[in-house]
Amino acid sequence: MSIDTAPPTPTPHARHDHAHCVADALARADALCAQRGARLTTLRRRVLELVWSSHRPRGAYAILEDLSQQDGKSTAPLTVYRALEFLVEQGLVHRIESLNAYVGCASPGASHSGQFLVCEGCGDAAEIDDSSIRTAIESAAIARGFRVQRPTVEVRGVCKDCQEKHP
Amino acid sequence: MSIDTAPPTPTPHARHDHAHCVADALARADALCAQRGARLTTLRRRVLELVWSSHRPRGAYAILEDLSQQDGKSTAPLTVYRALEFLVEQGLVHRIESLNAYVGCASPGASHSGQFLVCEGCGDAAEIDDSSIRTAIESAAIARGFRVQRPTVEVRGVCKDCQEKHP
DNA sequence: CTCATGATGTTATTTTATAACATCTCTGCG
DNA sequence: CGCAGAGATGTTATAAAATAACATCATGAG
Repeated sequence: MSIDTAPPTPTPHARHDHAHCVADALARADALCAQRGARLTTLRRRVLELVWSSHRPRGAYAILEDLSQQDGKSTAPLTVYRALEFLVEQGLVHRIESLNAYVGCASPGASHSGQFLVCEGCGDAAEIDDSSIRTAIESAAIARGFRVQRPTVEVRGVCKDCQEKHP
Repeated sequence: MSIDTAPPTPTPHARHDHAHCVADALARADALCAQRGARLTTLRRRVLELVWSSHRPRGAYAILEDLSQQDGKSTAPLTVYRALEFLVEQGLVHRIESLNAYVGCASPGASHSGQFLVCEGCGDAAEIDDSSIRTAIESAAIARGFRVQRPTVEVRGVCKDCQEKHP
């Protein structure tokens, strides 16, 4: 499966008001950062918006291209990586390890157990926060004397919509 | 956390006969491949052995260096990547997504749900096959109409031995 | 206003992975 | 055996992802 490098159109099968979705995410980010005294600068906010351009995880270099295109001049990779680092630290964005790509966090400020259903069809990464999974991982770890710091769950498969499209 | 690029010494805290561990893995690989008619060539077998040099996931380029050093001449990355691809396909090796590294499979031929406890201390990746985790993921997916193809679970934390060392 | 801290810019480099094509080497079959 | 063809490996080049080191800029506390 390849990472989305296509223009940042919202997910085809997304039957939702994506503009609202993004606006919401940005508003929550503003609120959270204000509350924490974290600096959601113009650049960081722009990168966050670009990450949210769809529900498909986007690679750092795809975001870089968007940024460069918007500005009409080329930007350095570090610029993007630093912004992403900040956003991940603040829990506003998740990194999908198996894709080397980034996706907006569905509920920043909340749990962050980092569970994703990644569709091979449309590329969407649906974030879930399933307590049974969290508990099962914790229990399995405890049974082995392992102290959990950061659980990562990335499930590849096919989402409902894509199954219906290719029956 | 950094990937192991150090010489392939067995894990410090591993209180087991690692030579036996490796010999076992190779023997099982031989048997499995013979049974399947898959060609475990000299190169592939050497790469498998190098992956098994410790229980720490090793990067492709680390393996490449070992290989080059053994032969006294430099080898191309593709050589290693192709061998790894084969080994992963055969389920003899797992790729740890969050580390871009590879580790020997504890029980080839069996389940392969791909669950790992990765220690930040020693770098070891312990493979587990916990049915509660598997079930919980499957249930969560079904509840969302998502068809699971390949679940990936990589839990960062601190293993028992490392906790005892740094109390 | 000033200064210290944190953010961004710039250039270069490292690390990880793949593409395209040539050559070799087994393995089955005549 | 010896040959054909598939699969494995070699070779060269390049793409993709990430970081290092250092300079400059901006912002907010005092």
